[in-house]
Amino acid sequence: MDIDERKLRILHAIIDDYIMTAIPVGSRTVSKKYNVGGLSSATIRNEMSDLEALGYLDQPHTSAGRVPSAKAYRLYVESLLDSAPKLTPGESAKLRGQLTARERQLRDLLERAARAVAEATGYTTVVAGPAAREQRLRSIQIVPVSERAALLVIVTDAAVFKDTMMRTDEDASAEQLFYISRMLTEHLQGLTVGEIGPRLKMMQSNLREHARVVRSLIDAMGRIGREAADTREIAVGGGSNILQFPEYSDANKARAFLTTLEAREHLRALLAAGQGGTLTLRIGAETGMPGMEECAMITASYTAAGEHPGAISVIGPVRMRYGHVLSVLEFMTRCLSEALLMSVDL
Amino acid sequence: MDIDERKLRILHAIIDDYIMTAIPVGSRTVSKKYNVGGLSSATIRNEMSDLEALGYLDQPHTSAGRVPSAKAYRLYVESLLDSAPKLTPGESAKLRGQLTARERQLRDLLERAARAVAEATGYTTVVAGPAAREQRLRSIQIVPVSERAALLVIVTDAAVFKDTMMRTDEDASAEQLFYISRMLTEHLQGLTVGEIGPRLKMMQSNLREHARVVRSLIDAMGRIGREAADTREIAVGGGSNILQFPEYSDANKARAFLTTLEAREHLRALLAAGQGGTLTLRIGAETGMPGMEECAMITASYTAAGEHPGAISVIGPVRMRYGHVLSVLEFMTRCLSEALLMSVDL
DNA sequence: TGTTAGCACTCTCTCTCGTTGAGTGCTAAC
DNA sequence: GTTAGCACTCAACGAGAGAGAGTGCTAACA
Repeated sequence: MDIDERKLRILHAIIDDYIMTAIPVGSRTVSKKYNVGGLSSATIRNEMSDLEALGYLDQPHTSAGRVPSAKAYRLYVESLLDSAPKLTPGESAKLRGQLTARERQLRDLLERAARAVAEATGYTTVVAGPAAREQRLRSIQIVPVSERAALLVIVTDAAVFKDTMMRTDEDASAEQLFYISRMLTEHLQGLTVGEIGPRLKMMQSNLREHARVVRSLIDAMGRIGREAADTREIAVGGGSNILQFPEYSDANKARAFLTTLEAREHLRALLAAGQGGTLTLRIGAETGMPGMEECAMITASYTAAGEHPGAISVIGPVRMRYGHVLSVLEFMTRCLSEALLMSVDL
Repeated sequence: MDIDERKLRILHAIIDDYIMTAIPVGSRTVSKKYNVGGLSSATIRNEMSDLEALGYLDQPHTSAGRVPSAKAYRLYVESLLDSAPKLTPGESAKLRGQLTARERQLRDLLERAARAVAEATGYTTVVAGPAAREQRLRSIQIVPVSERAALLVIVTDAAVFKDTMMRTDEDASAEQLFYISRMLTEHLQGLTVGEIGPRLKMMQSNLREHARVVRSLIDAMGRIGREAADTREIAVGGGSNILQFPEYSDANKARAFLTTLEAREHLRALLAAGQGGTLTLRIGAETGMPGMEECAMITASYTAAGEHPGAISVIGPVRMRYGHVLSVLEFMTRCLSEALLMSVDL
């Protein structure tokens, strides 16, 4: 037995209905509310029975309607990929509008993006910034703050400005720090953040006169390098959205969900992992996150300057409005890529 | 009729019990579980009736126990202020430990603090940083990023580093920018962030040779000044904690609460307002926040360098463990003040 | 051979209603 | 002033009836 055109139509109708209502769908509903060739409920019933045998439908209990299975959602999403509905001009204008205000920091940009997507879709959204370690240095500058302390500012090609405090010597003047900064920028430009620390060590002998500054610089870069390995900015939007779905009306489930969302480390690991294609769909346990067993998660990746992929994930109940989410993601990944470029080159 | 020693003891017992259980407290419970002079439940009953008449107790319905009123909590907290229980050494060590890792940015520090307090108390915590506008300039630096763009770094006495991108001219060399930065730092040091913009305008004529850079600098400072007026960093911790309380087992209430928490603008306005004393208690509608009508909110303020007050707020159900919260706040405000000083002077 | 009407059956959901039990207020005695 | 006793109240719990939605199966129809 195979899935034919008619079965597909019925399956789509069931999924559409279930996404809207969260109520198991009966044969009568399909026959009356949806245009599937004017078939009677009895015929639909037979087809639904087949679809269940094929693994596309589940039945909560004998006398209830049918509920789409994970397999069904996957088929559904696949069929949407080609014919993804477009955003209306109004929607896309609104989305873009929430980003255009020039952002001071990467984190602000990501946060705005997360909020915008959460608001547009009605689901929880997580946005991960580009992985820090792979970014390439554009400029490095040591800004004196007090006699003993300076701020280390690192500008990369993906618009990430890392600030770290570092010690300086009492005898390092502003001019000296400026000179060192210029030289370092010249010699280190183009290296990834991860490579700077080791390279600095090699240069150490050429910089004898500023030995102490260079030493604490190496310290600081080592710290940044280590942190950068798995540190990427993470922003969350619309966490409370999950509460509007009956799937999460139970306080304990909702709590588990939100607790996971607050533990950024979890999210980081997750988003770092899902770098495979440009679009990933995870359903239920596949999300690998405690408290999200009844969720689906669509992750789309974007790039800054062609490299440094980041990701946007939309997390909601398994019966998600996939069509709408896909179109929002498609639009937003483009916006983010643009915004990242702009933020460096103004 | 007045409240005497015995009534007070009974009232405390009722509050303590209700805080733990969230179940209206009956006379029998008070008589058996708490040491109030071995009185019988009948006597307690009479006293409770008086306490209700005095406005310290409410009765959900005729045949239920009593529930403390807002007035009662207020009395309770007042009595705790003198005899605030101390944190155990273990607790305070743990709290401090969550802050000591040197923080790169103010935001990180506040976020850690919010998390730490949320974890220690089990309630939602909001931490507001020092108001930006009042902070005093220590150093200003223009860091070239590309030919046309530079990063404006401002260091203040409260450890806030504002980064804003600004345009530069193609003909402004790194040396020139450095020179301008030094001069500005010398002339502007000690001014508040709000004052810098106007002063720059006055200096404009002395800096003819760098007219274009100065102009975009004035632009940028104006932007910062405007933003800084009401912008202060806000960090939230333990938002999901609210879900563990039966008061918020209803998904709609929980959602309203969390939505308010996500709208940072709300919080900002609120925390900016509550700058009266060092300690404020707001109960119910006094919080002035939608979705927090069944909450209490204790706000403690801290200072960085003696000025620039910031605030920590703990938000939970009205039956909050005030004693514990007070002691955590007392400790944490001290920690934060210290950490802020350290982060500038290393 | 595919489609449909009819029917018995299943199971959840809701509503009702009595019962239980905690708690109160009042009265009378200590 | 304190306490025992008692009648009364009211939310919470649970059992049971009934409604309603949905199914699977069978038999008839095109």
